[in-house]
Amino acid sequence: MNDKDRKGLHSALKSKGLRPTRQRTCVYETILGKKDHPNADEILLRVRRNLPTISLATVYNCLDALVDCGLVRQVNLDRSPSRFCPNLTPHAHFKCNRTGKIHDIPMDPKVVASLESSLPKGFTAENFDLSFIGSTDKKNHS
Amino acid sequence: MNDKDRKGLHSALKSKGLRPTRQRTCVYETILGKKDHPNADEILLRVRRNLPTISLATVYNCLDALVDCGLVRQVNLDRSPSRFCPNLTPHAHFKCNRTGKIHDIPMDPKVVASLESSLPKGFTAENFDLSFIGSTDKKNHS
DNA sequence: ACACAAAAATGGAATTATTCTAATTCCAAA
DNA sequence: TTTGGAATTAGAATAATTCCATTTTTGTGT
Ligand SMILES: [Mn+2]
Ligand SMILES: [Mn+2]
Ligand SMILES: [Zn+2]
Ligand SMILES: [Zn+2]
Repeated sequence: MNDKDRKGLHSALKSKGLRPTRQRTCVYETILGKKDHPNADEILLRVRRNLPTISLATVYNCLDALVDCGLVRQVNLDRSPSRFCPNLTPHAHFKCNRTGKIHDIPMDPKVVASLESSLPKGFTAENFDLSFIGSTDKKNHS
Repeated sequence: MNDKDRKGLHSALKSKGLRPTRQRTCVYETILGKKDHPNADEILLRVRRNLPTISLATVYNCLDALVDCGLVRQVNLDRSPSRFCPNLTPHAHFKCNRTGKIHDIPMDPKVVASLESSLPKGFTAENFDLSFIGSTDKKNHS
């Protein structure tokens, strides 16, 4: 984790009155390290390589703190376990039904604007979620 | 339930080799009757007014059959219990965080097209899900 | 009508992601 | 260095959904 990320973590936590504990730092580091939308179980496995005694409850606590601070996005597709994503830019998710992989799809501000403006009068969105299901060709099987 | 709906139910079920049982018919009728995106528990309550002995397992079985036949859409928002919607036209969902109500948001084919075309080369979507969270003004508190 | 087989419904147990609880440990400030 | 609140922990609890074994219903052929 670089200095900017560490700085961002500390200030975002502080702004909510939370402390940058070893566990929170390591969970955040882990999510930044591999942008593949892991779920809590997978994050537990990865974090335990550095903090072998961390518990699943703590992983959930840390994830909740990071989400509440806006450092991480919680991604819910269908009814599968929540996944976590460090990409804070407006983007959609694409789940390939052949590989099971989740891909980030960057969203053009134009498209975002057209989405928001498609809301009828009287509706004010403060957030949206967009996901696709489909298949990817061989190039995206990374 | 009108004749067209009953016809659609029977043919959609038949096309999957399923039978239009009393339970399936009643669950479908219930979902058509009030387009408020009920979950399985709420559907159980409503269906029991006509079929007092139906079980929750059967409601889930029926919902699965109806979804598999394409007669009903399963709507998952965050990690709350699945909701069910008879609106088969392309539409998004809007959850009002003041009232908790779910609203259908019709989607202009232009916007749908711009969504699909925002996918990078190599990604082919066969489906998408779009939901908003926000607030509605008094007019939409129906 | 009757018998049979397949499909469906049923109740309850099992599963599983997540949250809760109560006990312990950590840590920043006094 | 004490200490009080914050955080972590293990395990129990919760709740939506699925599974399983049994019973009921239904369609078909006699
Ligand atoms: Mn939270
Ligand atoms: Mn299904
Ligand atoms: Zn993402
Ligand atoms: Zn709907």
